[in-house]
Amino acid sequence: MRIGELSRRTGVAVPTIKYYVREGLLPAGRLTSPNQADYDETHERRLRLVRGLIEVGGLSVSAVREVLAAVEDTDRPVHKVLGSAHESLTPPHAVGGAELAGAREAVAALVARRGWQTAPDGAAGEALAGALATLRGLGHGGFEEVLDAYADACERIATADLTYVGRAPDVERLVEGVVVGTVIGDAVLSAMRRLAHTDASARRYGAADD
Amino acid sequence: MRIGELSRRTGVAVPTIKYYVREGLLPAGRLTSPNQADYDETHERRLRLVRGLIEVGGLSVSAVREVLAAVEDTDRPVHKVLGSAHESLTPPHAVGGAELAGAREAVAALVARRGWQTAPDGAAGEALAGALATLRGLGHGGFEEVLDAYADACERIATADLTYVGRAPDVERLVEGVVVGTVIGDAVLSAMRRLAHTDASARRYGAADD
DNA sequence: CCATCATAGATAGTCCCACTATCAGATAGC
DNA sequence: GCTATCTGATAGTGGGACTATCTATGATGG
Repeated sequence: MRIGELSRRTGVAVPTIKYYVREGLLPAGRLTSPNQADYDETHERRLRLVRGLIEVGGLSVSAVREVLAAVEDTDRPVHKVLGSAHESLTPPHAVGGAELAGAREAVAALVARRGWQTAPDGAAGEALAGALATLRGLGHGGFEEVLDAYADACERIATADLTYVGRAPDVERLVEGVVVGTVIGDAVLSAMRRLAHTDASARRYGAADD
Repeated sequence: MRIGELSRRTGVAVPTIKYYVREGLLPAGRLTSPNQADYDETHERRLRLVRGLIEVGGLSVSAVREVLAAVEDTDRPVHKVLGSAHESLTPPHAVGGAELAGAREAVAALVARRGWQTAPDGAAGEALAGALATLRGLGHGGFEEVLDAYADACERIATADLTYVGRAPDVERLVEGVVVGTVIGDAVLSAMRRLAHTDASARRYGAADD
């Protein structure tokens, strides 16, 4: 198909598609003449993925580029690819402050307590420590008391995610599943948590009138 | 204290503080003379909250303004205040597409199935529907099979959140707890989910070497 | 009392990001 | 031939979050 149809099918403007090609988010079409290029379903699929990551996942263009780079090289061992895809999916949280050291300890303690086989000083652990440090700085350090309930929930979710993702027919789909599951899954989880909040709050504070 | 000390204590640059005052995120200091104003701990607390919402929560300045407006008027019934705080915390997801209708039905079915007392067409429900529609468009509609595992986890988390937040000494703290819990809690949950993923993935795909 | 410093308030500027517009030259398809 | 569409390139736009500069004024310390 030509770029116009690709645009029509995905709802992405033609100049935007060209922009994504320039930015390396999308491979260029196969040139059939100096001013005609052919795009196929892989382009369409990739373009939908890019839009999903940007719109629903809230990723920046450069973050998408990094993630896709990890998806790309399927030569490396699977868990390495997953790992780097995962790392680049975790936004860097440059949160400083006096509380950070204590928060890091809390993270390490949590990881040890749960017996998680993961490095507490990776991107995810740092992000968690940053969030906890912020909570402490806001006088909400007591929030950490419910951390184990969160951990229970996360174990449950991770198991469900793996179950879904494990059904992938090949490595490429597997990695794509991880990316989608992580990014869009975050959005799903966040939205659903709000629904559950509303429900729990309605039960507790009795909003029977509306 | 004067603006310089407020800046030193919070690590926020003086012009940025002024900018926040202009934008209505922070009340102005009490003028003691035409060119001197006095700031107290409430300013410091608010400023830390603003920074947390922006840095860790990833909220925009205008989103912070909306949220704070909801926090502000504590005259209204508690559950209304919580509701509007909550609504303004949910980013609008303008995801269109053919899949949206089906995704909305899936959300409604989920809400009915779980017996949640919440409107499936509120901001959170729409966000969830948008995410599900995106998944469908990416060929990951099968993800919806694990939705109930997510729902289990969310119920657990919501209960924990309510437990924490219910300890607030007054209405203002309660609402602030909801805001912080929702926004920073999202970051906590997202980071922790990644940790759990790494663990689950290590167990499954055996990354004993690193 | 005077030099130096910090401050309020106002306005303008900067930087980055994600697009979007406009062109020139070249087909595609009728 | 004629018109719609395309490639590839460059320049421009609009929004967001600060940041710099300036003036007039007052605080502070020797």
